[in-house]
Amino acid sequence: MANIEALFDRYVHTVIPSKEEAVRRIKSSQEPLTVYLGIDPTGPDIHLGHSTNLLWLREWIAAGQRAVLLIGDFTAQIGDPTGKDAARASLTRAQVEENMASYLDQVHKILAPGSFHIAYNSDWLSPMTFTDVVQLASHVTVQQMIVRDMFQRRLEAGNPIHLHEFFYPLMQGYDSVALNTDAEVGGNDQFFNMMMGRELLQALKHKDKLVITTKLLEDPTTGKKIMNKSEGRYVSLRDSAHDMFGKIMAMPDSTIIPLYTYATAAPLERVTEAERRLETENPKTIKQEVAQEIVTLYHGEAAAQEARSAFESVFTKGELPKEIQTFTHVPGASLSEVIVSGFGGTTSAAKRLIQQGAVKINGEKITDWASVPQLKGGDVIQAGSHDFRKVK
RNA sequence: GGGGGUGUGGUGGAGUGGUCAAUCACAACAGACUGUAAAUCUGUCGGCCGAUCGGCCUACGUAGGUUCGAAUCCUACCGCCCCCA
Repeated sequence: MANIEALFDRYVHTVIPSKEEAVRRIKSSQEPLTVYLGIDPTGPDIHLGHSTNLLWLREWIAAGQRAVLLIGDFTAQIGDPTGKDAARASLTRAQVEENMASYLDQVHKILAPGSFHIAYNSDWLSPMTFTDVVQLASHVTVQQMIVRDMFQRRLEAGNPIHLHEFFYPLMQGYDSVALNTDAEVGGNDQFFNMMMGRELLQALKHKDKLVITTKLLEDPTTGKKIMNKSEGRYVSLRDSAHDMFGKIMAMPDSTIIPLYTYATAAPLERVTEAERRLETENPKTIKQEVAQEIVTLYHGEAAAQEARSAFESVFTKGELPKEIQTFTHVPGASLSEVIVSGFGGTTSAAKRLIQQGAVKINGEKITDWASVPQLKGGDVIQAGSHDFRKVK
């Protein structure tokens, strides 16, 4: 059996009640322990921030324990208030189902299909009656709910807190009860919800579950999350090898080590080594290494290597990318119209780009948006530093 | 039930009758620089049209009204916040 102690070192932030207790329980149990990870299919993407949980789960499974992936198909329709200062819009059933399918595909990139179980919380949350809900709610006080910093913030700012947002932790907590689980894992931002589950499980089944929180991907210099879904800045596990590589390279240098540590499975010695190398070497080299490591995880070694050399040729050496999206050129169209049909966006935006000198045709800068370029198949249009289109 | 507030662009937040497509900050985008970035500097940042200049349309919770003219005044409605009951 794998080293149980090491299980709580790398990706883990906190263990409740304690790491020692968790280790003790695993070792003393005849049966494998069950841990679950809950994810709400609220969007089509799982991002690198979630991958920490999955990587940890992979180790847990390798250590001979049981894992359940809990798909929050019910809770996704309510919306989690965590980290948000405004209530989130609810999703329709159809959206949720679409996202669910996409999630599983992404999870399978890290956890082998069949190595874990899958559960859906609509199985037990849907059939609950109002009576059930009231009874469940009686275990929790309003004071307990509003101590959450995010609720506090809204209270102070005078922003609305909708009553149904209180149900979210309750429902998520009930998942623990329904699964009758030994442990739950989740990002550190889910601490409150997970503790709610711990309390409910204690109250209803007198069971004491472990709460394992994982480290969040944060930029140590700013303290901000590296993956920010609401701002649209994140690396999706479904991104192509090229996109993934490029996005990682575009991250601030200060995020190199967090990414290396929490978003890859590379041996820790390599990470410490990288930390040392950062002091003397060009950080670019190390970031490339991390990017390659991450891309390999999702696309395999060959694709990662390819993405790396493509990146080097385009950005470092300024060459054209090998594969460029094509578009159909309408003869006689002005340059601004060409940009709109090739890259999308509004006419005004296209004109701006052109006037700012961001547009090149076959490497030649053109600043007159009204000019009518004579384009032929294979001509390459560039808008901005890394956006290329080819004439079909 | 009563009273007092408030609602502006992706966000925060100015603006209280014309010079407002709306100060400013953040975010975003482009350019320079670079190591791909970050930081910094410069520019852009509702849409559409016309060669810089300019013109038109849409927009300041919703619907009406007053006015030559309204984000700004009035009325109703809707949402939200606070206080009293």
